[in-house]
Amino acid sequence: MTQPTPAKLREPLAEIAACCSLPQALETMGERWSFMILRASFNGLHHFEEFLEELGIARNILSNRLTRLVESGILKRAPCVDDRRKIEYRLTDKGLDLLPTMIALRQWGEKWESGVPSNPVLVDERDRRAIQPISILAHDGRVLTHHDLCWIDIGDLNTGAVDDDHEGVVKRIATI
Amino acid sequence: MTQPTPAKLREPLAEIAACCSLPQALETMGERWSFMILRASFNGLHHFEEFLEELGIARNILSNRLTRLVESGILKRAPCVDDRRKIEYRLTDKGLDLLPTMIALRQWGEKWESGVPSNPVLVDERDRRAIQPISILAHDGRVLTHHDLCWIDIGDLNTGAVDDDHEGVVKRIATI
DNA sequence: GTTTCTAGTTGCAACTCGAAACCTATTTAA
DNA sequence: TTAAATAGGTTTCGAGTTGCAACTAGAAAC
Repeated sequence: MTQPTPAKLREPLAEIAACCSLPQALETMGERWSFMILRASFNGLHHFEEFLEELGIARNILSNRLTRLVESGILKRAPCVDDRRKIEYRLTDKGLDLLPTMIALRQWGEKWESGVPSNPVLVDERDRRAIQPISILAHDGRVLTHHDLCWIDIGDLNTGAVDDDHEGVVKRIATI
Repeated sequence: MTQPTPAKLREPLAEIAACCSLPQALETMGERWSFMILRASFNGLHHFEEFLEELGIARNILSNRLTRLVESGILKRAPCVDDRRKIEYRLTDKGLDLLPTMIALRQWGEKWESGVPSNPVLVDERDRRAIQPISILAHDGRVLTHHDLCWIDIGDLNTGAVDDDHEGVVKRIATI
C-alpha cells in the first residue's frame, strides 16, 4: 500500500542542510514573534497577559509560540505559588544564551535601520560604559571580517597546541 | 469617503516597539528563508537557480524574498555582462554586516541544538585557528552576561571621560 | 454563589506558502 | 534561421498559518 503523496508541506529547515546548525536554530527562533517574546522575557515579563499586552499579539498565536518555546527548552513553565491561576514563563540557560544573538541583531538594526543609536543604551552595570559592538574575534582578540574567514575541515584545525608533526588529526574544537 | 475597514492584518513588528531596533531588524530578517538566503550568499551563491537548487525553496517564494532583500538593501541586483539572461545577487555592506548575528545564531545552534560542533569549522584564515564564541564584551574586553547589563539614559552614559560629579541618575528600565 | 481574573481553545476570514504550469527574454544547437 | 534550452520570473490554486472575536475551565475575590 503505497501512499499517493507523503504530503509533507513546510519541510523543516533543519533537513535542508544537516551539516550546519543555523537551519536548526532557525527552526525554533525563525518563527514570527519568537524573538519578540524572547526580548520581552529578557525585559522581565513572565505572564501570558503581560506578553499579550506588551506585544499586541493574538491570544492563540501567543499560546502556540509559548508552547513551542517551552517544548524547545528556551522557556520553562512554572505555576505561581501565590496565585495558582498564573503561570510563570522564565528563560532557561538555553534561552539566556540567545542574548548575544539578540543584541547583535539589535545593534545591526540600530546601525542600518533606525540610523540613530537608541535610547536607553545597554551598558556594563559595573562602570556604566557602553558595551562593545558584537563582533567576530580571532583567538587573540583581533576583530575579523568575512575576508578573514574560511572554512576548514575539523581535522585540519590548528588548536594552538604543539602538533607540528601531524597536521589534521585534531578531534575536538576549542571554541564551542 | 471612509473605507469600511483598513484591513491591515499583519501589522509590522517595527510599529510594536518603536524605541527598539530589534523589531525593525526582524521586519526583514525575521521572514522564513531570509537567513537561509543570506547564508547561501555568504557561501558564494549569486544566481536565482543556484539558490533554488541549494535551498529547495519554491520559485515564487524565492523571487519574493530576493525582491524584499534587495528592497531593504541587504542584497543588490546586477545584470551579468557575459550572459544578459542572468542576474547577480550580491551582499551589500548592510548585508555583510549581518555576519556576526548569523554566526552567533549558528554557534547557539551548535551548542544547544545539534550538540556537536559542525564540520567544517569557521577559522581565522591567517592562523587557521577557530574563532571565539560570539559574546557580549565590556569596553575593557570582559565577557558580560545578562546579570552584568542594564539600560541607562544616553545622557548618563560614562564615556570614559572624568565625570564623578553626577551619579545615581541611572534609570534601570529593564534587566536584559 | 456570583463575579472576576488567568490562560487557554474554537471558529471563521484573511493571508502566506508550496508545487506546478505558464511567460518573456536571451543564448545555444541544428 | 528556426528550434530548443536556459534564466528569472509571474500566475494559479490547494493547503497551512495568522489574526480577531467569542467561548471555556479553573482559581480567586467579593
